[in-house]
Amino acid sequence: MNLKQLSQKLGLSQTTVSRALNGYPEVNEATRLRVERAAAQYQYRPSTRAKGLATGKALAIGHVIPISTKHEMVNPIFGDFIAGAGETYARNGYEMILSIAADGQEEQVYRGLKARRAVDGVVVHGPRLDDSRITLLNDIGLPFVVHGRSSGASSPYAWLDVNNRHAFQRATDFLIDLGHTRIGLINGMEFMDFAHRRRDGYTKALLAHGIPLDPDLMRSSEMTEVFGYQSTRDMLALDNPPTALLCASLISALGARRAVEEAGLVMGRDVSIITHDDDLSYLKNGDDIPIFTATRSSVRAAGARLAEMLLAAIADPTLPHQHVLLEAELMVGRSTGPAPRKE
Amino acid sequence: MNLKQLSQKLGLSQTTVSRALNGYPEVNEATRLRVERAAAQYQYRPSTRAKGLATGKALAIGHVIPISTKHEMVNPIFGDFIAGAGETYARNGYEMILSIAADGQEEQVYRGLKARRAVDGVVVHGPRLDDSRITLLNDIGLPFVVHGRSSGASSPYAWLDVNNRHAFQRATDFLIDLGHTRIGLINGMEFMDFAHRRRDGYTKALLAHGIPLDPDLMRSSEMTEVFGYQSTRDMLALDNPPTALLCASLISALGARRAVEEAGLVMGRDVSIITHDDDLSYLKNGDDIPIFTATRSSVRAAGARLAEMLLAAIADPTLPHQHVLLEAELMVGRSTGPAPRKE
DNA sequence: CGGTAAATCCAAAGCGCTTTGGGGATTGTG
DNA sequence: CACAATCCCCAAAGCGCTTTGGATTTACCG
Repeated sequence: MNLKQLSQKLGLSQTTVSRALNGYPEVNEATRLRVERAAAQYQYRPSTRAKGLATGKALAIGHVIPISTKHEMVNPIFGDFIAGAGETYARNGYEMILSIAADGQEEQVYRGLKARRAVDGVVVHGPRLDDSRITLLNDIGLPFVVHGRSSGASSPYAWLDVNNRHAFQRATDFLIDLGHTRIGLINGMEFMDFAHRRRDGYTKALLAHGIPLDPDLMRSSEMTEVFGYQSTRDMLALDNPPTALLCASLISALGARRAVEEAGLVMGRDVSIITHDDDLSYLKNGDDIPIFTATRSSVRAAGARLAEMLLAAIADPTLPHQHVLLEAELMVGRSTGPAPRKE
Repeated sequence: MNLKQLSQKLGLSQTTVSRALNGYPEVNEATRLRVERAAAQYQYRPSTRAKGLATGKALAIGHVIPISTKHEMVNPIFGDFIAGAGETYARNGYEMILSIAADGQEEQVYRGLKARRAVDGVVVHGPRLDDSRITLLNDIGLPFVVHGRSSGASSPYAWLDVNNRHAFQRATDFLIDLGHTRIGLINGMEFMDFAHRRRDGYTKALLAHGIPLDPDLMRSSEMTEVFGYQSTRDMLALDNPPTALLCASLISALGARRAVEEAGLVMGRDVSIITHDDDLSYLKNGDDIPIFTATRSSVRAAGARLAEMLLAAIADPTLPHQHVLLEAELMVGRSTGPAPRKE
């Protein structure tokens, strides 16, 4: 069923039917009702393609998901983020289109989306320090919002980010207050902006309390369970091992716990662990009492909010760039406790 | 840059340029080269929307991801699956469009995609027993392939599935051979086809060895870490606790391990664990030696393969339905060992 | 050299929608 | 009752592409 057929069935012109369906005022209320009823009855929905062609808009938003070629890793927060954003798109009549891009071919992917006029805007995932995509997108004139920030980026942009620096500073303070001075950091890759900021917060807290940094206690890589395990195992084997660990993700924290227990130690007594928690649907940090003490911020909520920002920016391009900084919640769980006394 | 502008720049008609770019024979080879060079130079890419309108195809594939309203859970395998499929689409000039659908509104979403003519076909995720979507899609005439199978479905369909029954039967046999007779099953929700089949395999193996089923040892829910933990804790508290566990996912296996260790037991000695492993990029089952003994099957590879099946079916609708059954690999890790002697 | 076939290219229609620029019918006003 | 202002509705153009049905040129042959 297309517009023409529907209008013939109703004995109206395509113009009138189109207007009725799109809420224009120059159509009789009775007629509109009649049209809407018929549209529902025949399950008529305007073709997105045709509508897009006619209006000059794509009625679609692009998400380009980066895949590191090294580990072929897909960011595990992706599903939940999409779930949040998707709802917003659907409610506003937008489609969500996904492209995957291995390292290095991201520019091509964005240019392709623009040239094919496939999307009205994109969400930039996983921003790095001084991320070149920001300049690129500004150059080619494709509206975008960034999930996170990019320290050092020269051109302006809209973003939504968790206050990673503050979260990790606070988490570190929390451990220091418990008496810990040997605190390890199991971070994400530090060319990623969020990881960089987290390290900043960690560093700042330590230095503020006169605790020297120890390179042996700072590791960074992709946030897998195995990486959390290996890092922890290695650190625990040091002459002067850490009594507390800061993890960048629940997944690496699980690995850390494995190493702690394998070493015959007890989490929360011998080794305290704090992790960041993206509140993923399939990986909840315990039920009522959190397993891990954690800095929590819902990635799904971020997705929904960011989608709204992007749609608003597309609807009115004159709007100034929005900046949203979310504070992570510090949830105290059972993985932290006072530093063990030295004997 | 659009076709018209490009053709004017070249002093050719739109027809000729279009044909040159699409590889039709009625254009001089020299002209084609000239056109292609110009297209590259000006970064011309045909508008997907316009092309779709003209050809009557959407040039897009839909993925509808189900979200259980109960736990708002997004399937964690989703990211990796998409990564596999996305590559295939990109290579063939298709866009991938995503819709999310809460329980119960899935039919609306599929009908919407069809009515808007937004996609040429869809991938059905997470099929349930006698899944109504299969009939629906056959009815409305939207090409599709299923990731998994649907026992009891009346209409025919194309699918790609892991041999879940055989995998779990083999895993159970493996445990029985090690001397275990009290074997727990921590399954996914059993209205999901894969979970149903896994239970089947488990049951069949036990009965074949004359081991009676014990409802206390069979649990099923969404495969979270917390569920794995609670199930294991509860089972270990039984008068006659299990000495081995079968988990439906690596994530619930992590929870199971937590409960085992919390009970002061050692995995692989006191309690053996076998899990299914989807080989997710962010949740590898250890490095060289697997942490868990596992039945492994890459979900990413499944995504790539399934995408190819769908594109083939769309290109030639007369093709018979393809059925692909993948065998999971049994990887022996450190989580299994002989059943402890009774004292 | 006339005629035919093959090789190249083009003008225009059409995909399904929105939107511009009217135009007839109805209503209100003096 | 005449006229203007509203209300409703419509025909047709246009979005960027593909494709049909020629038209023109070139090549070849007897």
